[in-house]
Amino acid sequence: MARAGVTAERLTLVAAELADEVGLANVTVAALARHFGVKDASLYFHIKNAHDLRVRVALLALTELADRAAAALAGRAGKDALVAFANAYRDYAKRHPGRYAAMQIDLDPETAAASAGVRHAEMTRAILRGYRLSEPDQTDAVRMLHGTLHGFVSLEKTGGFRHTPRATDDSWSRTLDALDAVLTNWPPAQVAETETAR
Amino acid sequence: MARAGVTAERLTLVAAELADEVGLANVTVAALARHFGVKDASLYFHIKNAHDLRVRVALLALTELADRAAAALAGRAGKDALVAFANAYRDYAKRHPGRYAAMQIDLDPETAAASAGVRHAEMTRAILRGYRLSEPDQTDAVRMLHGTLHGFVSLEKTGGFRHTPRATDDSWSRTLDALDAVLTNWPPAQVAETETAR
DNA sequence: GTAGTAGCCTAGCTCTCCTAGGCAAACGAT
DNA sequence: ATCGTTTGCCTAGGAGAGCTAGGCTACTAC
Repeated sequence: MARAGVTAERLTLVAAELADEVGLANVTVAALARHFGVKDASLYFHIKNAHDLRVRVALLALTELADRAAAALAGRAGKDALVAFANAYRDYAKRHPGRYAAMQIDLDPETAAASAGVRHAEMTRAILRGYRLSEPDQTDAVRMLHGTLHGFVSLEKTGGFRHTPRATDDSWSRTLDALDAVLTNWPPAQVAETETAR
Repeated sequence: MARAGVTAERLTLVAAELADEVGLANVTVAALARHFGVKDASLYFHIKNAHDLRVRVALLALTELADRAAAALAGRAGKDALVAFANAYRDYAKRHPGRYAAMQIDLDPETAAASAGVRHAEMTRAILRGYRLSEPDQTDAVRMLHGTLHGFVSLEKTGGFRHTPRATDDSWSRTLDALDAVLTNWPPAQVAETETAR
């Protein structure tokens, strides 16, 4: 009875690969155990429960993406940085749909604060430094930027753009142009704040 | 043995309400059956399977949202229309998190084509008519707009903005200002198209 | 070498999804 | 009114997922 040598790290990595292949929803404790030639009950020695497993995948993905984004960002500024960051983001989501899906599960505040998610926020702010925005505009721009990237990639993945023939690559490129334009010329606050709700 | 009077419509509606209360993932066939005081097996007379149930919720949500957006859009144009549409979208997502989540599951092409999703696309295009964009810019703008709204709302819901104190309502308002600005002054195509990748 | 811990096991419970086959209530036609 | 026929619900049961309790064994530290 040789030991399989399962660790939480290996478990997480295989779970992430499995997620990319068959979808996050199909990453079950049982499937993972089969993959390691081990009984499912044995995995509970390494992970707390199925949700914990997914959270670990999410944290792995956040770190991986932060690393890639940081690499893409190195030595760039302005629109160049924006495009590099955005492409790293979209690229990762396309290459690793399961991990990207895991990134969307909401972590509890402490976990989120300790995650690589903060690096994402820092990098986004760093990009915006090239556009010379001061608070609170900067926060608003961070949120819009992050939202736009995520929204575009997310809709592209779920086939939301399928109905129109135009290549999504081109729309992506133009969306980045538009983001650059609006960040360069960030509009001043209109009328009253907090007056948006119907 | 009085009959419970279950129909696919009532089933879908209760499932949608349940989804808003306890999350889409917890909308199980068994829970739904309990809600109707009926055995779970009985529901398979009305729905094909659990996935079919979720799809029905998604279609319901798409229709409901399209109705609200259409009402909000009535008699408005330009930025006014943009803001009304966007607020209807965000409002619905906040009020009906479960239904909104259901809207994100990807439908197969035929189902999607027959859904109220096409009304969403039409309305988005209608809004853009006020900004006088011609193809293919219009398609790009539709995608960016849709992506930005979805992305912002989605990140807000999963707590992605939690770490910064600024009110999301204000960021939302400024994001709409920014969208209006960039649509008003849509930047011309930069350099070469399809040159975005890595 | 022996104690303790780490890693895996079996057994077994609950829950969900889903199929097969049965029975009774509602309804339409005679 | 009654006699099918359909419609709506039932029981029974299997497969698979999540998880717990408790036991055995291999490694590790001393």
